[in-house]
Amino acid sequence: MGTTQLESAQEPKYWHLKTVLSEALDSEFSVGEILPNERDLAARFGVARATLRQALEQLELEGRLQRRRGVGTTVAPPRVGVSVGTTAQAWPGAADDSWGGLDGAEAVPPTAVARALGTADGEQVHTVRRSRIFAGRPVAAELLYIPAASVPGLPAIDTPTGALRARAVLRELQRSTLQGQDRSVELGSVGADDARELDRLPGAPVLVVTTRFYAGDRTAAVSVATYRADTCRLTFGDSGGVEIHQDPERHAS
Amino acid sequence: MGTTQLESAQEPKYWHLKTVLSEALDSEFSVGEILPNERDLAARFGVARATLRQALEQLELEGRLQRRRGVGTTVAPPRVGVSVGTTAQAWPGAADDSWGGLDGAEAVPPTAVARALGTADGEQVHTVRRSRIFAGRPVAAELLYIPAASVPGLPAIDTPTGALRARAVLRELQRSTLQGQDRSVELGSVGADDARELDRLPGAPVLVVTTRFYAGDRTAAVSVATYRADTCRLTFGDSGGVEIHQDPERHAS
DNA sequence: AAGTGGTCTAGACCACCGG
DNA sequence: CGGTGGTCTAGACCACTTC
Repeated sequence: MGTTQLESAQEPKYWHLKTVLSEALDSEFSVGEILPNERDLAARFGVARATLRQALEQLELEGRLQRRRGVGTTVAPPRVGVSVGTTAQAWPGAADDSWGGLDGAEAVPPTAVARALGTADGEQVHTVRRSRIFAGRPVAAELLYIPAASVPGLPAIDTPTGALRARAVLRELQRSTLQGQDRSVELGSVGADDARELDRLPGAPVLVVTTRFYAGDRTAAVSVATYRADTCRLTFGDSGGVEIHQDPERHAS
Repeated sequence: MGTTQLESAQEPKYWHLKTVLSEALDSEFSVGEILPNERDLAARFGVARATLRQALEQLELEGRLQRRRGVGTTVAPPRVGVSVGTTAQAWPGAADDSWGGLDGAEAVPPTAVARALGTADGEQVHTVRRSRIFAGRPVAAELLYIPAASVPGLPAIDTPTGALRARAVLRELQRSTLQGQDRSVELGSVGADDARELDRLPGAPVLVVTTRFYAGDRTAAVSVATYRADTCRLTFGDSGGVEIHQDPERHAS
């Protein structure tokens, strides 16, 4: 029995469902409100739960919904505009309170990073982990790689790991003259490690921002930051910038 | 790629499967090679097809695989680094051969865009559609909004739509002095319209780059570009930049 | 026509959260 | 404990591409 027969040509059910739900979210729900549970929703629309879930997944990907196991599905607030521009915010070691959870250590970087840093394969570098907080919520997890050559004046460190060590490395890095940076953004999925830090399940989509800091013709440090793709909009504005809150789906018609 | 029996606490099957497949891709397959079909793969790993598909979806999201209905699943080439920096490439109207498929028209922009442009609600603006080509493949679809005030010297246009009209608008826009731009990047899913242009199915993940061009304190134009998230890595380098080809999954261990 | 990935179903059980 | 979303199954049919 075809429910709505006139329309849809051969549009997939989950796609049509997503559209219907999206419109309902705009008109009948407010931010933070809890939706009916998946089994009820599926029954109401006359589809299998898996199909309903496919629609919800899309909406979550677009930042419209937030789902939490054991709790329910809620209407998500608009995406947060997070600056990753050439601001003091993003500069490692700069005075800055939007980053937290500092932790330092020493480790062998992935070969791709080692090549960019110009370090020998298997050579240890300083690493600093930190997480970016916005409105009380973690939005990003960053891993900085700093070769020993970039922090020549680093005093003897007695703590092998921890926030103290991280702060010492950052302080010393800041003293060296960072002259510029290359950045790239791509889609990734969060690993088990960062997942906990970002309060998401493994596999959740993230925007991976890879930054190469250079001083002279040398790469002074490499940062790999993973931003929650569902809640973040990365802004690269040179100035404050006007907000253009666009629905991430559909751009023409 | 045998059925390794490593115990995994309570790691989901699809997650473990993804890891196994990922390693197999690195060691036993080369770019462009076709994988066995989903039914065979599922049988080989002793899981349901839906579970196998969940793993493949993740790998496709990370740009490791490419799936085409009616054809099969192939190993994807590394992501393409697409420059969206302050280069002549990205400047609308600049001499530039990486954009194609020009089409111009006049339309009422979405309210969010209209607010940024400072045009009245319901006021028509010039629009230019174009698609970005890289290595023969479409990687992005862009929609430019240009208010009439930004192209005062625009000659009378007899063609209501088409490439000619688009070129005329871009040429005139280029004559005005664009002074800067704000940019933001977020995750979205491609609509039915752009999907065809990007050779993807509707709902495929895209990186939505919203750019506001301004001249003086006025917004001269707004561009909404959707890049294929599976095949693209957006680069913002001020210089050419060193390639850091990082596996988009897992960044620490 | 044969083979591929894409959609959909109707169930089941599990992990997590709250009272 | 009950309710939520997360995982998984074993099937079915469809849309598309290729031969």
